[in-house]
Amino acid sequence: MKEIEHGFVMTGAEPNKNDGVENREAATGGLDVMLCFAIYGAAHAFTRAYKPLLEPLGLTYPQYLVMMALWAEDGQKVKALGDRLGLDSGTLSPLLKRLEQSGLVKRKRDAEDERQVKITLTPQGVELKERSAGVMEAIGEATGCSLEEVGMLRAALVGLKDRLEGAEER
Amino acid sequence: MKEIEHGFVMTGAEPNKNDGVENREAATGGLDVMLCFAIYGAAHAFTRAYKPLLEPLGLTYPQYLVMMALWAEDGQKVKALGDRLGLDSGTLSPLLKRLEQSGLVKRKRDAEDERQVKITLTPQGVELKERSAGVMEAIGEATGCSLEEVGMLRAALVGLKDRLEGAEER
DNA sequence: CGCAATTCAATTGCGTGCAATAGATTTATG
DNA sequence: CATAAATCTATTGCACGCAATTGAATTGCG
Repeated sequence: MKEIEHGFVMTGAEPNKNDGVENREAATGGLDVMLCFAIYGAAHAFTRAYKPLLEPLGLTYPQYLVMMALWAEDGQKVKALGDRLGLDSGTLSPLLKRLEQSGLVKRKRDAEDERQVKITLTPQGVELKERSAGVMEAIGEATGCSLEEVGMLRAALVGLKDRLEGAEER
Repeated sequence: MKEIEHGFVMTGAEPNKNDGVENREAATGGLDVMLCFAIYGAAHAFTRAYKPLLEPLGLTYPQYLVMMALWAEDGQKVKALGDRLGLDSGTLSPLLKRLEQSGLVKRKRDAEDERQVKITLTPQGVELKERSAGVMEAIGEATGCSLEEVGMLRAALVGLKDRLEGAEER
């Protein structure tokens, strides 16, 4: 138990602790690593926090995101859902199949364009919206963030995501 | 295409757009949903950004995190790695097996406590640290964040994660 | 019109994440 | 000391997440 305090970048070490590394690149690199690890951890923490709330509804967290997209706009195509959620058909196809087996949505080939599949909420799918009302509230409480904090954090993360995705294409 | 502008919380809709909902809970709920979705998206964006950088090294992103933990402190037990990375044995056991098959680490039962398994870097595992030097730098560039931004974001996310995890246990 | 290129959903394969369980070992308790 | 409780790793099963491929349908181009 002697080497617990070693300044490992992924723990809560302070940004300015750069043991023996003096060039700027390595220092910033350490910070960015900490950032990506913080996001990694926060994302998992969110999923874990949602899990017990969604379990009574019979939904996983990604399924909940899909249902929210459909509650906002019913009858979307798989492609549109994928664009909005950042998921491809390899993820959505089996997920939607499970939602269909749960009786929450219906999948139907579009008559006008047979390539597309339209996802429609069943009455049970619509009804689930009310039953899920408490979920957002509970999560909001668990975050313990002010509205300003949430807004700023969200904006920063969206900007970060856009820059990361923009960098790929160059 | 008439209902594209519907205020769906997961898109870039402004926080103050609360169509017909006047109670505070629902408004904060919407914001928190946007926050968790922003984190979800940013986390995936990070993973995607790392992927092409780590591919030449033969590592996935979680494997890279494990290797970083070992570069910081070699010879850690599986439990210690799990605590640090927030992963359990169900994730780490197969991951470490793959790292061993790649020749980067060795797994050995601890002689003093046969329940524990000690993970040690092979010479190739040690050598990979140098070859991965450019990864952090490239990611740092892709984020396009100032050091202050990164530090603040990271602190906010760590705090958020702690609060979410603390809320579970109550 | 006819054929190539594109678009879209589904499938396959692999690697996480995590709950639940199993198996072995160590520690605690009577 | 013996037995129960706790600890630790591995395994199983399920659900993503994504690259790559397939197959069907549509669009574009000559």
